[in-house]
Amino acid sequence: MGPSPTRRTARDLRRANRIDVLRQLYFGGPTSRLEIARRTGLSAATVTNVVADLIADGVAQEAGQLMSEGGRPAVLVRVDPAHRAVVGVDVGETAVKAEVFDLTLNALATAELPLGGGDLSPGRLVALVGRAVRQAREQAGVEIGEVIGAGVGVPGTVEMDGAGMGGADGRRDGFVHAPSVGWERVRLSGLLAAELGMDVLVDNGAKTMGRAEAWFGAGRGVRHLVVALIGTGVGAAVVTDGEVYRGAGNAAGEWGHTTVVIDGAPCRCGATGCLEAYVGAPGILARWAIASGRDRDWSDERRGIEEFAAAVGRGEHAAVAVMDDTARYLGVATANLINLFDPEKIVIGGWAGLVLEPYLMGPTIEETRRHALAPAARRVSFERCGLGPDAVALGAATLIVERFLASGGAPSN
Amino acid sequence: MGPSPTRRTARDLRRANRIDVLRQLYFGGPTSRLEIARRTGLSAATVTNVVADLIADGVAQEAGQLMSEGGRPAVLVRVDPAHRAVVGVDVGETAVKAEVFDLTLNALATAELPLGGGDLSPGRLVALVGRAVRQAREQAGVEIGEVIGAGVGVPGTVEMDGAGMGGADGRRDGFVHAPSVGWERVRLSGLLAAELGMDVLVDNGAKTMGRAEAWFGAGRGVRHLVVALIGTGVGAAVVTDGEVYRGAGNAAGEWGHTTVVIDGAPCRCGATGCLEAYVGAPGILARWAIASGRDRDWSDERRGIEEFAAAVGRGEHAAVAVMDDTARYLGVATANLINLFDPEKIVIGGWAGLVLEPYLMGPTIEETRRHALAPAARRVSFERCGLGPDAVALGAATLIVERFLASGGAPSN
DNA sequence: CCTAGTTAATCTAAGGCGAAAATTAACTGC
DNA sequence: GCAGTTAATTTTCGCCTTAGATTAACTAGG
Repeated sequence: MGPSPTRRTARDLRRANRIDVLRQLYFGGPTSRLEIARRTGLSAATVTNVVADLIADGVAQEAGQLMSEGGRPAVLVRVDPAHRAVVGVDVGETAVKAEVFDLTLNALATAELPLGGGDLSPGRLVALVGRAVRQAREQAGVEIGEVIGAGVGVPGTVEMDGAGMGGADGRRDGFVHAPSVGWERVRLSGLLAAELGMDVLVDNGAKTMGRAEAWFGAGRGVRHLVVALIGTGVGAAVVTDGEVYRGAGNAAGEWGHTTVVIDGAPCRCGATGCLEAYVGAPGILARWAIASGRDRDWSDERRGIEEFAAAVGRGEHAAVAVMDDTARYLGVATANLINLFDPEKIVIGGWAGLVLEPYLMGPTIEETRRHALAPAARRVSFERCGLGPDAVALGAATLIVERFLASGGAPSN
Repeated sequence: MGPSPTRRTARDLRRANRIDVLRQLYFGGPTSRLEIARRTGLSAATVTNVVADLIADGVAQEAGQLMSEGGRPAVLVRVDPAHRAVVGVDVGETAVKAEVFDLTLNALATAELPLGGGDLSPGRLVALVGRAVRQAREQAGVEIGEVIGAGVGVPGTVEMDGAGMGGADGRRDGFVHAPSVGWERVRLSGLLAAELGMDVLVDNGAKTMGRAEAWFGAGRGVRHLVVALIGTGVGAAVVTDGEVYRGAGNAAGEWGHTTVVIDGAPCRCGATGCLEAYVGAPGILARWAIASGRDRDWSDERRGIEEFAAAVGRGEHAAVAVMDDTARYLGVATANLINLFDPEKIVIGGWAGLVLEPYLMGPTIEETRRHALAPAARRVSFERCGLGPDAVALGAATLIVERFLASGGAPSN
């Protein structure tokens, strides 16, 4: 409610308009100057000036012309993809993947390194990420100086103290908690920045995936959406006005640990009755084991879920019953999301979610509509996630690009 | 992700600074010009100019001096409370309350009219609100021309189509749904604007109450909070960055209809197992009736809840057991709120919530901490609502004031 | 009483910015 | 080859903020 911290002097006005123009170029693709003027509401003269600055700084470039419609043909302007590069890192449960992108987030090169067994100390992870990023960078032929920064998606929660957390101003940074590997308040971004020699922004992997969907996937052009991710764990990224909802300390959206059954099954988080305990991959497999009376060994969860999906496809009673229950739990939990967040769209993703989606989507939607209030339920649509389960690195890279855009293309460089 | 629609030309810069200064004056109370400069980051010269404008327009006024600390004494500037008046209306389940406030939202006069029985057509309600507002206005001695507008809080849901819904730009308007009285898509704001002869903004009563708490109650200075309201119905207002979270169509925050028990008790919304069915006043009384084996007549819910509270106070077994269960349901549902929204603070309100709070707060918090994830649960604090159950009209009035502030004090008038 | 010191507020350039209007550029179509 | 049209740039102009100087209003100490 206090005064907004942006835009005071006339110089900031210029910067704000530069940001508007740059955003339009980035998300609107190649555009003529006059079209930019129409879309941003700025005058053609201002757009000319701002675009000239952007081109002089190397951020934008002219790219072809539009056919004339009876007058001077429009010259298209776009962001120069080769101006700078961006790194995205996906720290998964079993491997680290580093990806180098151009400025428009086309992938240039990828490197994946297994985590291996044993203790995962921050130091070992940092070294591993460093190796992966270096490999990818060399493969892409990108010098370190060309890289704006690296976004990193991690499986743990990334806590940020509310103060300097805001989105666009870029001071996003926090502590990583990952109880499964014994991490507590690890300042990963600092360690990685030193190792990589570039700016680093760290966020939760589910949230970066949500960002990727919002920018390039099923969420394009949608202001309010929820990306529901079902894998080993269960999570959600709530996107509001194009930004991931973070709450006071970036712990919002922990959908997997909302309670669906009071005094229900124990969850690895320590509580009972969490959604994750029922519809996370281990939860589904455990219920299938009980229902089918067979105690199989699922050391490989992914194969387990695929077998389960196949069993459902064959119409095996036990598997179908387990799937029905899964849809009911998911439907109730999804209805809660709708009642609380009122999104326009729900995107289903996560590796298990994608495997099971053909059998899961329909019944889940039905159950959802039974539990969500009418106006919101009527409005919402469901969609399969558009980018596949590998979008964590891409989403992490968007963190860097967003900061780049919010700075107006780092005019100070 | 598109370009922001505000601030283009140098003239808008002035308006933006005017808004900043006005906001500082409104929320920061009487302030010297130099202090305003420090807090807004503007130069002293600009503040002098802007404040001169505000005083010339009658929005602000000088109000006393600060003792000198060795130099020229600082002259305090504040918003002139008498510059304009604001109306707030609380359309309740049994009565309509109209309240006239000065610009700083001190109450000047109140008028309450019972709804009476029988059919509540939009026309009858509009006429009733008109009478109440006129009464309050006359009692306060306020001419219609002095009133900026009227904010109205209604018990139903107020649907807004995402498009022109944004907060600060003021075009907030929507359709009222109130199934209990047979209303569907009623454009109440238009009808009321015609009846009252002033601008009208309508919103859900729980949401306006949340606004009141955020501005003047337990949520002052807190960026992320949830106001949980327990009365006949159960609802929540989620406040993020000082603004009520609305989602795509203003249907967010329907906490009362999140499912806490799968295949649970039927709710008046048509679904089953809703939180409201358990911890709304009728739900509590129904459970008490079953537990105590006595089927009493609770035509007056409020008396019923008071009797129930007394029974708990006396330690009656059945009542205590029902209260324990209530706390468990509430705790689970509150933990879900925390996991999804990660607020700094949870404010408990609503008439039933306030009556039961002495017995309810402790156990609910305990149960909440059992179910919420550690980082968020550690951060959150609980508080009893600070304004009492009558804050709906006040919160509705803040809708109008917010628009006034966002316009920079309507300089075009 | 008077003067130096201090803080508040205002006044006075000076420079930057964007909008509107005029101008130039680059086409099409007859 | 000339009118018509659309795109982009240049020119002119008014507005805004800031920095710095100035004025205002006080305190404190001799």
